[in-house]
Amino acid sequence: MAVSDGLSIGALARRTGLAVSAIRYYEAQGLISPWRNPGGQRRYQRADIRRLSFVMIAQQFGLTLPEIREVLSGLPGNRTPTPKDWTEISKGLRSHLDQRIDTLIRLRDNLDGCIGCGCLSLPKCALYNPDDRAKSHGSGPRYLMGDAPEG
Amino acid sequence: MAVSDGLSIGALARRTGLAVSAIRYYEAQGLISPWRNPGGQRRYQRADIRRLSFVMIAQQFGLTLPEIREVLSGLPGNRTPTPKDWTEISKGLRSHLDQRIDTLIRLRDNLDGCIGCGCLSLPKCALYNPDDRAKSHGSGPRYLMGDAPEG
DNA sequence: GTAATTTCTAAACCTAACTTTAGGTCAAGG
DNA sequence: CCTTGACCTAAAGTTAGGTTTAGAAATTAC
Repeated sequence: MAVSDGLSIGALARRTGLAVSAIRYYEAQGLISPWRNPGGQRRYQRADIRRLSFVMIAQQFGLTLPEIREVLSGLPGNRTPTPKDWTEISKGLRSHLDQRIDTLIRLRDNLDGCIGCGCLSLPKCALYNPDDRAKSHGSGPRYLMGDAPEG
Repeated sequence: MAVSDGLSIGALARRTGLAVSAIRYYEAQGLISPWRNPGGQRRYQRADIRRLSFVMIAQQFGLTLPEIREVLSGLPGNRTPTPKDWTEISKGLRSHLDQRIDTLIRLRDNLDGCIGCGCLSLPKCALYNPDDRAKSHGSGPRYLMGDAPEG
């Protein structure tokens, strides 16, 4: 298979470290769009290695796949990020990350104030601030309501 | 229903803000153990309000339900944490939290070094350090391997 | 030319942490 | 007594991010 024919899914998997099944899954999620060879097999551009690398890095920053898709689709022509695009994108990631760190630090400060307090009274306790979830992206609704406790 | 008869599951739900179904689920996970009234309905102690409050707070710190069960079962007589127990437990939570914060800060430092770099070359890029996951508790294996890229 | 890999699709399965549903029982109010 | 609301169990459904499986077709290797 000549270089100009593009990469097979297995080759792309080896290059990125992703499982073949994951790459197919990302396609289903609209993160990557290969073409097909005459036999119906997926073929990828070399730039797709970088595209998937970007996906993996963004995941580490806590972005969900739909969020990543949105970032990628914001690029002109929906292209894989160039080094220049990356500079812009990474500024966005930075503020995303800053927020997560701030949340955790506030939680830690509250914990420090609470060590030894022992109240554990939800509406009074600073530790239970449901708007301030440290849990990045848990699944399923956890809804809540207020009522007077007395622990 | 007299106070000494204990709380019904609905009353406990109102007190904690949890859904009734969530409380039953926690019981299935071994986090709480009500007794039954003659009619077979669950009845809870008042201390269980605090027990569930503890569960909710620990969740915010990123502990899984099995981890929380372990912390609670480490208490003498598997009792609901007293204020004194809480002091000990919260020291453990603090180091848990410190680790998460450190991870995110390291990720941020790497990002700062990378803004404008644009390499996105996985084995070379400090941003892609799979051992250093910011994602708290994602599901499913994401295994990886190294191979020379050229993005 | 044939055997061994890869790849294909579709659908089912996985974890965590719950919720929803279905069909039935219990408890409280009038 | 009768109705309404709270409660019961067991099983299935939900979300995210994938993996696994099955059976068939394409490619590659010898």
